[in-house]
Amino acid sequence: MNEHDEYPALGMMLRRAHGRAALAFAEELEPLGIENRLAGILLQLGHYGPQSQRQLMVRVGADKSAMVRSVDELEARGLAVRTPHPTDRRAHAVALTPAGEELLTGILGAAQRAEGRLLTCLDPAEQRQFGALLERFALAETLPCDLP
Amino acid sequence: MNEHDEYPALGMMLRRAHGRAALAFAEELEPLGIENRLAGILLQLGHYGPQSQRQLMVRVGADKSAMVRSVDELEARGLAVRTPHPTDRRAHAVALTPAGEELLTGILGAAQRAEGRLLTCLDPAEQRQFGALLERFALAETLPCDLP
DNA sequence: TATTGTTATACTCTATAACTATA
DNA sequence: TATAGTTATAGAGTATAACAATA
Repeated sequence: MNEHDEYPALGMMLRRAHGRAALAFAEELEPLGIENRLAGILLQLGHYGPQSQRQLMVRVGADKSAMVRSVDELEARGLAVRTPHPTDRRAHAVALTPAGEELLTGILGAAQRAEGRLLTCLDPAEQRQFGALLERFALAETLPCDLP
Repeated sequence: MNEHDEYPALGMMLRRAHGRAALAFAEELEPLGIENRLAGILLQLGHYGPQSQRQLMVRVGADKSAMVRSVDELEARGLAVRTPHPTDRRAHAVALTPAGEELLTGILGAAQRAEGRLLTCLDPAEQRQFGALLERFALAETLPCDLP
């Protein structure tokens, strides 16, 4: 047993890091009655505006059928609507409803609180470094699509 | 909308980063016929030696019943065995078999190749920074147990 | 022919609770 | 009383393929 040797740990650390973050977000979102998965979609809609399910799917990293169910749920809760896509009649433009916009402000606050809690283990300079390196790492494979 | 503003992205980036890493590891492990979940346990057994299912569970971040099933699978494949725990008759000491030891060397190689591929987007100094910050972030909540 | 979205299905993971045997 | 492990079960998430409408 090599108690103090290095060993491959990148995958495990990412797994733990993601689990820790998912838990913190879920805790902050819980009073709002919304789950991480749907909140992530609302954040994308708020940031990039109305967009097709395919765009949402790529940005969020889900697959087609999962996105169908998620948008179904958002519609059922009155948080988003499928409107006709302006240029492609196959596609929908998913858009926030007023209720969705309102909830989004709460989600933004919850997300910032969660990030704040998660990052207290790093000082401000380290937080910026970590965020920058993580983003480059996460997006290293170029997105399979023409998205910003 | 706010195309170039910052928005809460830590959770999504961790999700994508983990997904990207899990895929790379799975690809490297595929020729060995072993999945990420079981390979992670074998790595722990190789690094820390025989240990109880509870210790494995905490280190890997799974729960009790999931660990039972994973150890069942490792035993069924002849890669690990449950032996009597030296000091606690309730517990098992899970240990690698010779076949498990042999597979482990392959897993170590596969894991290093996966890490190498994943980290090419960062230069060597950044790789060290990222690894160090990620480890602090991932382990920020103190482990619920007396583990190294 | 390829793409967007939908539906159905199955599989994996996770979470939970009840149970045993030991501590 | 609490802990290590087991079992069973239900739920969430994910992956897959077949299909319709449109490009």
